Amino acid sequence: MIDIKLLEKKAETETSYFDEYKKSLQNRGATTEALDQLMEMNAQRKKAITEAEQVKAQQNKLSQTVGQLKREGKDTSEIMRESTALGERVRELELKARDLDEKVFAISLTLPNKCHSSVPVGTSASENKEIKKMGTPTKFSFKAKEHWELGEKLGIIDFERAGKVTGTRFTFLKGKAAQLERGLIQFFMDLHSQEHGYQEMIPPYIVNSASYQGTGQFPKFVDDVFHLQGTDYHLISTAEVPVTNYYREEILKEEDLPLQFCAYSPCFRSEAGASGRDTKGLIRQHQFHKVELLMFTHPSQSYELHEKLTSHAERVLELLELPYKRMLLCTGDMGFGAAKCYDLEVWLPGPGEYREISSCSNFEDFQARRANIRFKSGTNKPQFVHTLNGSGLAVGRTLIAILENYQREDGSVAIPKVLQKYMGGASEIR
RNA sequence: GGAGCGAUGGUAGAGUGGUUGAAUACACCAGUCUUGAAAACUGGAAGGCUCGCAAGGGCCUCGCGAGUUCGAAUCUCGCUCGCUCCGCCA
Repeated sequence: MIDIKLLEKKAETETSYFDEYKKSLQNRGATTEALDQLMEMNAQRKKAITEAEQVKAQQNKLSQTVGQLKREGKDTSEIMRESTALGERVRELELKARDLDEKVFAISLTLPNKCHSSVPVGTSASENKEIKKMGTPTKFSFKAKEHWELGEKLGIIDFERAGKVTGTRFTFLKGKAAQLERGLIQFFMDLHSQEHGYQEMIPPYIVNSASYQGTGQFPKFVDDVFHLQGTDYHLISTAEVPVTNYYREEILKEEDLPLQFCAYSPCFRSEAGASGRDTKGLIRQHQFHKVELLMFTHPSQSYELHEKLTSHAERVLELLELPYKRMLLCTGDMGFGAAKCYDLEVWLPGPGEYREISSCSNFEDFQARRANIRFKSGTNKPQFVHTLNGSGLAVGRTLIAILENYQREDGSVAIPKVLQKYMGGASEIR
C-alpha cells in the first residue's frame, strides 16, 4: 500500500511525491484514474472525520456533565435530551466517515508500489536490463533433449498418470527424480541457514485472506490462488505469504533487524491466465516446491540487503555450476508490490533459452503498510520495516536445469558434485 | 466432534455502568545518589486517526463486530481465538 500522507504532501523540491508516483504508475503501464480518485476520496474522508469528531466531542462533554450533576443530586433530564439528539447526528456522521474510509482503503489496495529510481523504464520483458552473466550456455555435441523427454525415458517423471489422478499441470516424480527434488530442498536449506545466516522455517501451507491481503496478492490476484471451499482458507502461492505475515500487526525491535528467514514450502498456483503457455513439462505447474528467502529490514538497509539476498540465490546456481543471467526488471515487467526486482534466469539447453528460476524483490514498506509491520527504537515513533524476498530457488525448475544441463548423449544425467551427498553418493542417473 | 472455562497495557493482574486510557506489581528507559555497579529515591513510557505553521486540541482502541444507555472495559447478542476434560485419529 502506498503512503497517502506522502501523496498529500506539498512539493518541497521541484517534484512532489505525488508527481513521482503518478509518473511511476505511467511507467508501469497503469492508468492514473484510481490515484486521482483516491486523492479526492481522501479529502472527503478527512472532512467527514473532522465533522463527526467535533459532534462526538460535544456529546462526550454532555455525558460527563450528567455524571457530575447526578452525583450532586441535580436534575439532568434536559441535558440528557440534548445528548440524545446529538447521538443521532453522531451516528449519521460516523457512518459517512466510515464509508469513505473504506472506500479510500479499497482504492489504495488496487494501487501498485512506486518504482525505485534505478529501475529502467520499459513496457515489456524485452526491456529488462542484463546486469550480469555467469557461465556460458551449455553446448553439446549432440542435440539437447528437453527435460520431459529425459525424465520420461529415465522413468523418473510421470505426467500421464498425474493427468489421470489429478489433472493437467501436475506431476509424479519417481525414484531418482523424487530423491533429487528432496536433495535439492535439503541442499538449499542447509546452504542458506548454515552459510548465509537465515533462520529455517516451515510455514503453514494454508493461510487466511487477511494474510493474502497483507502481502499484496489480494484483492488483485484472487483468481490465481486455490481456495478451500466454504472457508476463508487458501493454499499458499508462495511461502512469502505466511512468512511475511508472521509479524503482521507487530512492532519489532530495531536492534533485531534485519530478520532473515529461509522457508521451505510447496506452492500452489491456479495459473488462471496461463492456459496454453508452457503446458508441457515442469515449467508451469499447479504445485511446486520452493525455498524462499525473506528479510525484514531497516529502511536504510533494504537496498544493500536486496543485493545480498540476490547474491545468496545466485550462489546456489554457482555451486550447481549452472549458467545464468541476472536481469533487472523494467517498470512494465515488475510485479505489483515490488519497488525493484531482479530475476535470475537459468540456461536451459532443451529449448535453448534462459528461463526464470528466481525473483528477488524489494517491496520497501509496501507490504509492511498492508500487514502493519513496524519497528521501534527507544522512544521514537514506530516506523514501517522494509520487506524483501526472493526464491532461493524454485526446486522444480532447478531439477529441470540439472537434467538438461547435465544430460549426456545416451540420455543419462550426471549429478552435480555438491548434490551427490544428498543422493546417497550417486554420481549419475541412468 | 461433545462439555466447560477464558480473552484488560511488555508481562502478571485489579476493575460489574459515570474524570478508568485504565489501579497495583514486575520488567523497561531517564535522572539523583555512587569511583563504578547494585539498592533506594524521583520521573518517563501504548498505538492509530484527525485539526493546527506551531504550541496544543479532539476522536478512537480493554480479542473482533453489532446492540442497550445521556454515558460501556463493565450489561445483551453474534463471531474469532486460546485453555481444560471426554471421544476420535496420522
